[in-house]
Amino acid sequence: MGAPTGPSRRSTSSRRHSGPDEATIDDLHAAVARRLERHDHRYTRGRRHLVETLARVARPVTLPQLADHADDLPQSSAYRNLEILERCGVISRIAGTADHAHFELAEPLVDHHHHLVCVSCGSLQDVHLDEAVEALVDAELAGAAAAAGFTPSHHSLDLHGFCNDCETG
Amino acid sequence: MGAPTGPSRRSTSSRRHSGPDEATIDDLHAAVARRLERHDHRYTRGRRHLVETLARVARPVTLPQLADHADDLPQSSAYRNLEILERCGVISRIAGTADHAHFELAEPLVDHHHHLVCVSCGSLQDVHLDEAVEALVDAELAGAAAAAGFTPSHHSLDLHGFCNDCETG
DNA sequence: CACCCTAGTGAGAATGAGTCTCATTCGCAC
DNA sequence: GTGCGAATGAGACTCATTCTCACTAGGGTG
Repeated sequence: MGAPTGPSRRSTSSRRHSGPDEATIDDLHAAVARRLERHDHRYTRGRRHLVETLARVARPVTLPQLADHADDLPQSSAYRNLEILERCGVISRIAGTADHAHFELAEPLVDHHHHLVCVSCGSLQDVHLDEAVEALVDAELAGAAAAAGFTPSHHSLDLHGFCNDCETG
Repeated sequence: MGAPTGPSRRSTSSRRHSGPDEATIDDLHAAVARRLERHDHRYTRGRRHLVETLARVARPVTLPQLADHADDLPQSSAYRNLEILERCGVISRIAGTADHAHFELAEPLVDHHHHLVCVSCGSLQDVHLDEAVEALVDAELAGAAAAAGFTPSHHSLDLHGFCNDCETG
């Protein structure tokens, strides 16, 4: 729980927010392919396209935003593939107050992180917290969950407020 | 940020999850009326009905669930009033992966808390964390937000997993 | 009390994000 | 090359939520 050790954590670990370089992209594709295989799914061109675009933008995006960054992205295929990729643990869907859901690469493929959620425009950006704080939160939540008969899998922590654009605009 | 001091925190502070007694219900209505007045809205019968039902169930509920607990709740009015109550800071809307949004009384009117989110059935229940942990999280988030040019207002922390029903069922 | 005048109501229509259908195409195995 | 299940994509469809609009309620004002 929290920050599980994933297959993609090893190479060029210092770069986080800028788009991935070619070596890490290959690693990513390999990791995704493995996950799809495990679920008896093929890693087709369309799915590669989705994963590559998500890796490139490196922030949670909606489907329309995704379509802006990727040419020729048929809606029904995109939604279907996002769902399959989600079930295989490759991406995660973030449902907020915004009318569209946001999608990003799932946690074992990228570092454990949380989100700054703009209550004005609905945009999301990533934040990374200190590991000690994460551990403390996990421990605290685990205790509370046990008391409620709840079996935890992972936590999510959002900070709501105004992004730079909405604050100054 | 976190657990702001609200007008309803004073009386019978030891009861949290069981439905409110008559004294606290009166306090609640008074606090809600004040908030609505401040926004030039009336505290009508339908709105009282909503607030009272939300206080009674004392957990986040969807609109259909709300309708089960409250007779004669016209859909369009319910949605409209929930939106107005949300804008006045009386209730908060929790948009998750479930197909319906969940609604509950907003934070200054109830204690600061977080949610256990069942990834199987989409149900929600409340959890309360240690204040020291909350403070630490807030401090950590505030630092990260400042670095990103983000103006924070409040945080939300969800624990995802399986509720008692879905784990055993 | 009679009259306004605005906020609120609720039934039904409209919206639109997301899902489903189905005929076609792809890609791996043999 | 052939077979066959998985994948594709255009379009129909679903349904939670929002919008419209004619109507009602309720609180000032004279």
